[in-house]
Amino acid sequence: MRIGELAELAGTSTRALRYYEQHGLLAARRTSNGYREYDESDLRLVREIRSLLEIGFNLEDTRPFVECLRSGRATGAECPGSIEVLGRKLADLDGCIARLQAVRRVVERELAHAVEEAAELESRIVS
Amino acid sequence: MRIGELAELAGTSTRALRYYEQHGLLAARRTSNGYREYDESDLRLVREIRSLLEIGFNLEDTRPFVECLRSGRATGAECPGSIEVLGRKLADLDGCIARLQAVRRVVERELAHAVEEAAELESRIVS
DNA sequence: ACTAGCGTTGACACAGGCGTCAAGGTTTAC
DNA sequence: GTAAACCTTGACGCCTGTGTCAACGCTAGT
Repeated sequence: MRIGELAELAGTSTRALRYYEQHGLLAARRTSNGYREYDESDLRLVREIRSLLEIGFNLEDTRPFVECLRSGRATGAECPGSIEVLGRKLADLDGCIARLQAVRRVVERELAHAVEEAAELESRIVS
Repeated sequence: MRIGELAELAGTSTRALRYYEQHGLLAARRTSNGYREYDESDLRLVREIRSLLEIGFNLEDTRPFVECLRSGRATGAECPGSIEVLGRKLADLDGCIARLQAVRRVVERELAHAVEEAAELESRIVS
């Protein structure tokens, strides 16, 4: 299949597919007229990339998964490189969540305080 | 005080201060030679901006706080605009935390599954 | 008078994953 | 034969808060 069809099937754009190729994640054969030619295995690669990007991985992080799939494995996650990325991401997520929760507490406290102050101002105006 | 001193006291750079001014968050008087001249109230403004940026607010979000302080209030948070931003941010944070926790569960499951698969592969090689 | 260290404005650079346009070649359908 | 709908590469734009450099002016100390 050609790039437009692959993009459609994978739910993305031709621009994105060329971008992945430019970064070594996708390799296309070329037909005699220079058009890129893809098959089902490429569709699986792109779907793997897309689903990882969707949950917040960056392109570089998807590389081990792509290579894992290309090496013939059934899933992209079962290779050491992928497992390492997953572990790192889990730790990243925990750190990120903890930071956001700390910020949430700060904002919540600030909000409660501000509302209180504002109410006090209001009551002084009314009285 | 001049811009370098203010930057130092506020723990930021002259570049950042000029940027805030460019976006209408900071207004400097000018001395006869064209130098910006600041006072203590400007320092408080900059500190407010910095602390909000640090917890993940963007510059636009700091505007109500700055205007609140400039209107003579004791804190930047006690004006309606600031309170509204705080409320929005709290909701944003909740949404963000929930999404990250959902992603965390996905990654955790994926990781457990991948490790299991890898172990199975390993055992098959050993046996 | 000269240097060091401040200040001024203007402008480019970055990160990341594309969107989008330009200028052209190919193929297909009518 | 020509228009529509593909494809190609190349390159700029975006967004955000600065870092950094250029080229220049002011001021203080020696």
